[in-house]
Parts: sequence; C-alpha cells; structure tokens
Amino acid sequence: MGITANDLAKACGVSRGTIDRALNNRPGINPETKEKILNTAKELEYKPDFLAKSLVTGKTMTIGVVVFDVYTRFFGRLVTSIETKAKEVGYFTYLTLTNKNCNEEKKCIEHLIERKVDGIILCPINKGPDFDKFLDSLHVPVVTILNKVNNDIEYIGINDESAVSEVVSYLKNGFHENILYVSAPRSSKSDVNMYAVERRLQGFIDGCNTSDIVINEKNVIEDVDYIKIVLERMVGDNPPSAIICSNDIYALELMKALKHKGFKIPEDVSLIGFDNIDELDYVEPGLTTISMPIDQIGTQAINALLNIIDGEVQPLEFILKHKLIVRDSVGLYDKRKI
Amino acid sequence: MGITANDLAKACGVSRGTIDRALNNRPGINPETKEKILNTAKELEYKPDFLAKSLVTGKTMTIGVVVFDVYTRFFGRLVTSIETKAKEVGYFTYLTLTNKNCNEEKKCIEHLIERKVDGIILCPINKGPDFDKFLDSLHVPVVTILNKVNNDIEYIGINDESAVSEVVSYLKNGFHENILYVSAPRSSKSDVNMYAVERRLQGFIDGCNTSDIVINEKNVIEDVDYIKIVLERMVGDNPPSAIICSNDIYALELMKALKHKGFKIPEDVSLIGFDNIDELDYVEPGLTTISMPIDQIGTQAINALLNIIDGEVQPLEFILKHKLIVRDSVGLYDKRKI
DNA sequence: GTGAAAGCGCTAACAT
DNA sequence: ATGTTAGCGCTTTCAC
Repeated sequence: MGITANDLAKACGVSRGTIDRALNNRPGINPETKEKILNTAKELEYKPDFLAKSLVTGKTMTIGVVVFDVYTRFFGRLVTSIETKAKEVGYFTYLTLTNKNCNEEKKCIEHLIERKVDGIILCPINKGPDFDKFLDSLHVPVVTILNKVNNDIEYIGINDESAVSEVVSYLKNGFHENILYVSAPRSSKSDVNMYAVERRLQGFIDGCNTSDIVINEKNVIEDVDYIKIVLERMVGDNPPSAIICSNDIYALELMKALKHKGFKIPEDVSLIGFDNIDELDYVEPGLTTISMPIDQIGTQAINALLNIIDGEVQPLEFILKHKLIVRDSVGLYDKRKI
Repeated sequence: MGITANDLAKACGVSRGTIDRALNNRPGINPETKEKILNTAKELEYKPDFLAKSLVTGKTMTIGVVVFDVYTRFFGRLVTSIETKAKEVGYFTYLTLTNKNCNEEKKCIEHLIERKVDGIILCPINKGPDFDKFLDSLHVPVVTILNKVNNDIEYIGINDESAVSEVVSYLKNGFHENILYVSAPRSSKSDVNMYAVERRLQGFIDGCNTSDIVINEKNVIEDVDYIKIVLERMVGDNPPSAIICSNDIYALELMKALKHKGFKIPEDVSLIGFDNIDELDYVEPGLTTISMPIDQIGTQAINALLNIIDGEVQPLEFILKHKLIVRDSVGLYDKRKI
C-alpha cells in the first residue's frame, strides 16, 4: 500500500539505518544525506508505521480512557479535556465506554491492554478485592478519577464529602433546619462502585452534625421514585424548607415536578444540585449547585499518568477544588412562617 | 512484560504454529492438544499482542473518528452510538477532536492513518479540491457525516433543506407570514465546511417560495450579534411573528434574551430551533425543533464503513429521517392584532 | 496433525 | 558517517 523505510532506502541508495537516523533526528549522519532523504521521503509520501515502531519500542504513545459514556455533557467535557491535553503532549486517546456495566468495564480494560496502551485513565464502576487484583495484574499505570477504587491506585477528584457538608452549613446560615437529601440509590447493586455517591451522602450527615441539625433516616431519600416521595413530603407534616440532590439531573427533574405542582422555588422550598452541568444555563430559576473543575481533572489525569510512566513522583491522591455556584434556587428560611 | 506465544509454545512443548492454530480456532489440530494449550494459556495469563497481529495482517480492527468535540451533547451522543456499535461488531474506536480547526482536522486524519485505522468516520470542517485530493490520497475508506465534502465520498446525514422547508410551511399553516431566519454565520471563514448551515438556509428560502411568503435579505440574520439585531427588530416596524434558528443553542440564547426583555413566547413571537438537543428537556416554554436521529447516524456510519471495507454495496448518500418535535414555543398568529 | 522458516516495518546494537 | 544484523510477536506457507 504505502512506501516503507526499506523502499526509501533503495530509492536513496542508502541503508535502512541511515534512513532511520534521518527520519528520527538521530545523531551521526551527514546533513546533506539527511536532507536528501527527508526530501525524497516527502516526495514519495512516506508515512511511518507506528504499529511497527511500537512493536519494537514497546511504547504506543497511546493512553486508554475508560468512562461510563460520553452521552452526558459531564463526561463529554472530561473526555474533551483529556484528548486535548493528551494530544498536546504527543499522546493519543483510545476511548472505551462501559455504560456503567461492570463486565463491560473489564472488557474495555482488557481490550486496551491488548492494544498495549501506555496507561489508562479510569472512571471505575467496579470495586472490591477482585477488581484490585485485576488492576494490579495489568502491569500498566492506571489513574482513577471521580470514583476511587482503593488507596493504592492514583486517584484524582474532588472532596465530595466536604462539598456537601459546606452546602449544609450554607443552608444553615440561611436558617434552614429541615433539609432533605436526595441521593442516587447505592444499595441496588452491591458490586458497583458508588464512591462519589457515598461520599456525598456522608458529607450531608457530617454537615448536619457540625451544623447542629438533627436528622434521622427520613431526611435521606434514596429511591428511584424520589420525585413522588418528595412531593408527598411537601404536602405532609413538617415539609422540608430545602432539598439537596446528589446530582443536578435529579435536581432538575425535581424542579420540573415541583413547579408543575405549583411550588415556587425558592419561596416554597430551596433546591441545590451537584455537578454544575451545562444544562443549568437555560433553566429558571437558576439552580445553585457545586461545580467540579472538570477540565482540570482531565488535565491532571494525563499529568499523573505521564509522571507514573516517566517514573516521577506522583501523589496517590490529588484533590481539586470544588466551588459553590450560587444562583437563585436557595432563599432564606422565613422563621415567621412557623 | 507479558507471556508471548513463544513462551506458551515452550511451556506446552509444541511449536508456535500449533499455538496459533489453537488460539485462533484454525483447522488441523488435535482437540486434545488444543485444549491443553488453551488451558495453559489461561493459566499463564497469556494476552495476544494486537499490534504484532496487525503488523502482519494489515488490519487493526480499529476505526478512527474525527469530530469537532465531544463537549456538546450532540457529538457526545453521536460518539457514544459509534463506539457502542463499533464494539458490537468487534471494532475499536480511535477518537480525535478537531475543535473546528481545519489544520487540526488534517493532523487528526494523518495521525489516524499512521495508526493504520481500517476506516475513518469524519464530520468534516474542511472542504474544497485540496481536501478532496487529501482524502483521496489516504487509501482508507472514509464516511462523512453531517457535513458533506463532495459527491464521491460516502455521506450520511439528514435532509437539512427539506427539514427547514417543512418548518416554514408549518408556520404558514399557523398564519405566520413574517418570519425571521437566524443562521450561524457562513461567510467568515470561506475555507470552512458549512454544508449543513447552508442547506438549512436554502431550506428556508425554498420553503418561503413554496409557501408564497415574500422575503428579502432582511429576513435572514447571519451575524454573531444576532440577539441584539433580533431584539431591535422586535421593537421596530413590522416585527416578526416567528423566528427560526439554524440550531437550538441560538434559539435558547434568543429565548433567554427575549424573556428577559419581557417578550412572551409564543404569545409575542414564536420560536423554532434545530437539533433537539437534550438541554431542551428542562426549558420553559418547551422549544419546538427538528430532531436528528443521532444514534442512527452513528450506527449507519459504522455499517457503511464496514460495507466499504468488505467490498459490499454502499450507497454514496444515506439520508435519514428528521422529525418535527412540537412543543410550546409556536403559536397561531393572531390576525386580529393587525 | 505438527514443525520450521520467512517476513510484516521498524529500532538498536554492533560493525565498518 | 554509514552499513549490517538481530529481533519485537505474530501469521502464513510449506514441509514433514
């Protein structure tokens, strides 16, 4: 199909070794022959074969990315930042999608290993000792993001726990004391990695403790039917004055339902999300939420991987700053109402 | 690092050839030796090296994807559907992002060629004879999506033209005659592929003709400052009763600005977008728009590529069905107002 | 049914 | 400064 280095050698009347020196800026070559080779290479449209190169060097200059999907804008931005940064430092990106399926994830990783990627950036859905062993057996650097697998594998993310905890104290400062926390369900599949979801819930509990807010199991809703449950609570005794959702999509769905039922936000109830997804730009009232430094997470994941590949120091945990984005969905709780 | 087929051969006391027959279900092998080899392969955690395999077979079982970004949810969904379908048929996905930069795009394609991908799915930003020649010189099947490069390269998309044209007649049925069309600007960079944008604008013009709506250049706004211009028109003589935007983002931005200025949608003006992006789910009033079968586009792109690779028949143009999504942003034009 | 050997396109170590 | 050679891990052809 294409011209090989061998063909080039013949065309230039030199040996393959010389061709290699010319093409790869290696020392020990006459500048004239080098120029001649480079010219005929361009002329003949010589394209190097990375596969063959990789076979001998053992490096593919490719990093594998394993995420749930790129369907949501969140991962879209993440993958964009990873691809951009990777290209910047001369690496390629191999994208594989797990669709939050544990078996798929293992397959993705195995595929990447077969393709001899130099490293893997993983947003894991698996967890547990078997998975630890599996990752350990790869003999390829892995950096986990957003969900943590264990304390031995590099992890880059935010402090989900203190983020929610801060939200609670923010609400407390607005005199809210009856707060509902809506969490993505954890328990359904016990083998699934729910690190971030768990940390966020823990942050709620801790935040209530430090803010002297008394809670019980009724303050946490962890059910796919959360909308129905919340709406019931709103018309029951002692309705909540504020609701925190473990992610923005839940908050948006809830906002839609609440508005539909005639509740005003934030007058009747305050609402807070998590993630600061881009959809929020066009929603009214503006949803107060926590923003993740997505681009930084992508960039740092590449940095970490390169550090490990190059044998440089890399902290096991790299925690980036989150930020409370204040919009219009939280109000002061009016004590006189009581 | 890992076990090779050679190591396996030694461990089993057979030759490499036999190993190969066992591993790849090739005929001419004793079932017993085969089983023995398969077992020790598992035991030793043998992982085949795709790179080496590709070097000799000439096929990488990988398809390259070149899109603007995965930052927007539109491409996110597209890439998800491509990756899913590709994996289904045993292919890998190599994702490269152009950021709508013509030079980047060429680099992306060249990179993919160096990596010996078996085919490329391309949402092009380049166009013109030079690019035609460039693509032709690749000697690798290319399928273009959404933007067309030329009539010789496979293309998969929708009929943008008739989609907008149908919107016009839909508005005409609602008695709208003074319609504004807001287009993404075409002229700024003449080397940029604006196929879809151009087709949509043409659809507006054609639609007005068939619907007996008289238009002139004032009916088309093609300016980055479209918001300012539209708002001026709204308070000027003969304000439009309906506005069509060439994409949903423009429509959403416009909706935000109109609402902010106190205009009611659709009472004061009707608004229509294009693309049916997911952001629309949480916007009020619901935006009437055209939906693209994104998943089908991805799936068909893979199909087309495989057809070409396998030497099967593949139509040069594969047009999928669009759909008018009616929500709440279009009303009947009240003639009595006049 | 199995083994031996050549070669895919490249790099790297050793000669000259 | 240039040429030669031996692999990287695999498939494939041809012997036996």
